[in-house]
Amino acid sequence: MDKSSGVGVLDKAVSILDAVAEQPCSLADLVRVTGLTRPTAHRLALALEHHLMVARDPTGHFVIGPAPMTWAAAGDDLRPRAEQIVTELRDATGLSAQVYRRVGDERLCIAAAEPATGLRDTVPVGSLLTLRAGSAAQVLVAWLPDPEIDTLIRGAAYRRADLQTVRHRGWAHSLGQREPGVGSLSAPVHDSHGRVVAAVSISGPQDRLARPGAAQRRLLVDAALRLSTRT
Amino acid sequence: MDKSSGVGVLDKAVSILDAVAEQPCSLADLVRVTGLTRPTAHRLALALEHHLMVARDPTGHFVIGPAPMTWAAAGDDLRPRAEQIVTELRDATGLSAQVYRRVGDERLCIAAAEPATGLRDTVPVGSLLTLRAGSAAQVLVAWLPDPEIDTLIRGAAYRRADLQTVRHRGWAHSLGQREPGVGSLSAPVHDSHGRVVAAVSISGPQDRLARPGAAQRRLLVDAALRLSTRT
DNA sequence: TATTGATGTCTCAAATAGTGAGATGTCAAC
DNA sequence: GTTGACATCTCACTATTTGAGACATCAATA
Repeated sequence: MDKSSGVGVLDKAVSILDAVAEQPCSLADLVRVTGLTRPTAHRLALALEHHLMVARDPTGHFVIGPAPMTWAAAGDDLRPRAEQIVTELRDATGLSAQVYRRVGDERLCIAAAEPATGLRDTVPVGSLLTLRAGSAAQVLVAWLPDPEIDTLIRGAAYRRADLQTVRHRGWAHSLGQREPGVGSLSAPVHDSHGRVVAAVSISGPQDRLARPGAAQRRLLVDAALRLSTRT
Repeated sequence: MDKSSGVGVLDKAVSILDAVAEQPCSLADLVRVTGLTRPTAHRLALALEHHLMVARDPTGHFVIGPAPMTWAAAGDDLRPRAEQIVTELRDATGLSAQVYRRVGDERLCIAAAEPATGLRDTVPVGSLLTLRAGSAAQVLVAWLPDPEIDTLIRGAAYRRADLQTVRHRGWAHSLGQREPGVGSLSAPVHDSHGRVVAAVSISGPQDRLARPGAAQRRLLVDAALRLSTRT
């Protein structure tokens, strides 16, 4: 899956970043985890440090630096408002709330809030989840052009008819599709051209979302509308 | 300042990421902004895309991909709680709230919330701000070893005596240090070893923070305590 | 409708950067 | 005091990367 990109130095640098994202790494750890030779790992780690992609913690271990967050945050004007809205939605519903954007045939969680107590679904910000299962996936796929739907729907846990229902109702519902025992409800976020650019979701134990009530649906759709652009 | 790291391919890749973080870029834009030759820009952009560091938007423009967010989010277990706490602090005080971590001689904003209306201080998540001015800077520097304080304090808008006051009071206050007209108040976040790992701040118009009241200080210190680890 | 220029993509000979064995220094464990 | 693990550095050699040029596509223009 994660084969060479054709630029060897970048491949090696990314293997270091992946290792460091997993947990803080000494140089020896980097050598062990990435399989790079010691001078190569050292040189590349210093270069990544120069570019603020990694940093050193007080024990000298490499950790992720500020550059990834700076890049991730730049230009995504949806995220700040998304974070506010998932918090409000979590408080209003008592369920976990997330916002996802589509990335290829996956979805990226760009904001998340979960209840402090009780049984709950945890989706960390930065997670990449499948676009072939779950209500958020259906929302992100439903309004795509047919050829893209054709590609994405292969092996999906939902069908074309489900996507039609999503377009009709303006929200999607799923039970146990992405993860057993978890239910979710999602609605689309539109940009000023009316395109779907994100999905707002609530998720939690299946019994809490077996039959979404009008109140839950309204809170969700309202949240999605508030996230949509009005320019 | 941003000179070569010694690994040319990485330098070039980062120049592409910086360009794309600024705004979505066509290949032609990348060539123009980075000064790279067209085939080089093309090859490196495809390699970055392969590693999910960039992606293509519907118009074919390069945008930041999910990998930076995934890396930034990984292993930073403070951030999810930080986001919740800045929202609560913003609501309780009516002022902007942020959480910062130290990175070298700068500070990175890892969570932020600002009031919806009125005059307010805006600090986007992902921003790198100076460690030589502002109350958060004083909090992040105050508990460092003396040699590090010696280095950082050169050219700083605060003095060693200010840092002693911060250690004594457990919070820092500044007016117009980082930006004219803006006041701020900050408190330290400790890890389970008692080390300062972040700063919680409130900021806003100088007149709102000219003389922080006991209520404001308590809300701030409480927020910082709730963020501190209890393991 | 044909032409032109800009853009994106690809190839491969030549050029250059990057690699890694080995040396050196530091430090904790024994 | 010794030893082994680790981090850092050098530079001859190797492999990767580069970019000129070719080709395809497409929108703008005459």
